[in-house]
Amino acid sequence: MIDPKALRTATADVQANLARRGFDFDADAYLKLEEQRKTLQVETETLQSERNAHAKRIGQAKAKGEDIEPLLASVNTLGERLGAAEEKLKRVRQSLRDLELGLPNLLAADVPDGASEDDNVELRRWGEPPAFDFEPADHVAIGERLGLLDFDAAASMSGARFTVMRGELARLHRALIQFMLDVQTREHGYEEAYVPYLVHDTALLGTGQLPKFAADQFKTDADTPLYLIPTAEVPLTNLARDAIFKADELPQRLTAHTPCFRSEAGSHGQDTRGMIRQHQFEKVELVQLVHAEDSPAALEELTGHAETVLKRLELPYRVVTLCAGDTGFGATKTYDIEVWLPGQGKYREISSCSNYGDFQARRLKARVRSADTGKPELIHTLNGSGVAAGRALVAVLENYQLQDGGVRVPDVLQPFMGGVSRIG
RNA sequence: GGAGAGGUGGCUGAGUGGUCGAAAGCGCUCCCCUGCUAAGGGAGUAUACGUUAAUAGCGUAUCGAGGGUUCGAAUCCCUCCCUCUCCGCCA
Repeated sequence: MIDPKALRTATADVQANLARRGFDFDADAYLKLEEQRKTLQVETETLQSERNAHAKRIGQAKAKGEDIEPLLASVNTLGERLGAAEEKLKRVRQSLRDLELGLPNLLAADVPDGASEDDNVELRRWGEPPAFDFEPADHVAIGERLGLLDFDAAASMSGARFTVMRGELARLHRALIQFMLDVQTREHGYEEAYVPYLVHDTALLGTGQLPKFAADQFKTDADTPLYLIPTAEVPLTNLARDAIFKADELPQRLTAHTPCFRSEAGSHGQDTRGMIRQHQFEKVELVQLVHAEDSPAALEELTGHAETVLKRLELPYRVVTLCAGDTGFGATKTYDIEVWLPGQGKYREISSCSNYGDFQARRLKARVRSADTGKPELIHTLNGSGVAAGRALVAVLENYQLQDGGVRVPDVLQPFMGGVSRIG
């Protein structure tokens, strides 16, 4: 959520900022509701104060054994008036909250203008796309040729957007995950966590997937439904829920390997071939909980942590700054890392690293006690993929493919593969 | 799944309808005393919102969450979430 104070006092600025995303914030409707809220709150609190005073007087009278009938008579309409005021206030508050939960985050000042991914700005490139003296195949052809990637089997048991990996390919996938976790925990100071894959709606509300993106989530059919996590960002960031950290407990760096589940509603027809867009995929996630003033630097750092993985794997990539229109709902600023895929002849997203500012922290009540004032202040949260394992596997297959149909195993993965240096 | 107990402030733990945002202890902060250390004395110590120049006052809310009863609820009733004990089942 955006700071309600900012919504109230800097309404025009908020409106202009959100307009950069192409989001139309109805400021008049908001301010009107806010005005009602104020009036009703004062009215309600006055009546509550009156009720409390009466109740106290009755209590004192009763203690002294005095007759309380006249006092009871004096409050007989108060309860009704208070109830009505409270009811109205509750409704207005709910409307305000609904409105606030639907607002995307304010963009950082240095986010470039633009409407779609075509306007994203390339920041840097690393590595050279490999030159093949044959026509490079895509990962689907490579995997099926090896007999280790089976989309048909997956489709027969689960439908579209699932896959089955077998043998050395499944092992390579696991090796990627182990390698990434080792890099992030041993070299970058992240603490590894094992977390639930099913969470309450409140957890998704805290990180911003709900209420707006309910259609993207898988949900169990129970009396109190649970949601399959779309990313480990959800359980990891929820570790900060209701916390008031001591100043020296930040920053916190957390990582977890989890499966991720996405319904991919609204992406019919996109990336239907292969493993690029699946209902289920594995990812190593990076989350940082930091002091507010440190978050811009932390974003640069976290992005670098994801890049390290690709450098070690010797996979060519580029980093782009997402433009205003392409930046996600809760982010103030996002860098996408795109890896080179020879089979497609283009760079494709393999990691998305975002600074959420206080957007999630406000929903989660994640705070830190200020060293200066001693008062609790909202922390800033960041997250990024470090990196997506399924897509990393695709990148390895396509960049390391050999003319004979085999695939070379990247040097850094061989220790995780029992020394195996090629598949097929 | 069955039976029972319980969720109170940073922690332990009192409080079964009235002046309770909440005893007491621990911890923490500040001050005093003590020639070090240890011990002792005093004061303070939740969060959010509203009002405000104010992180001063004052008001409101919060004792797992949401409803209800009542002039008045931490305390009574209902629903849900969670924890613990015993039994069953189970990787």
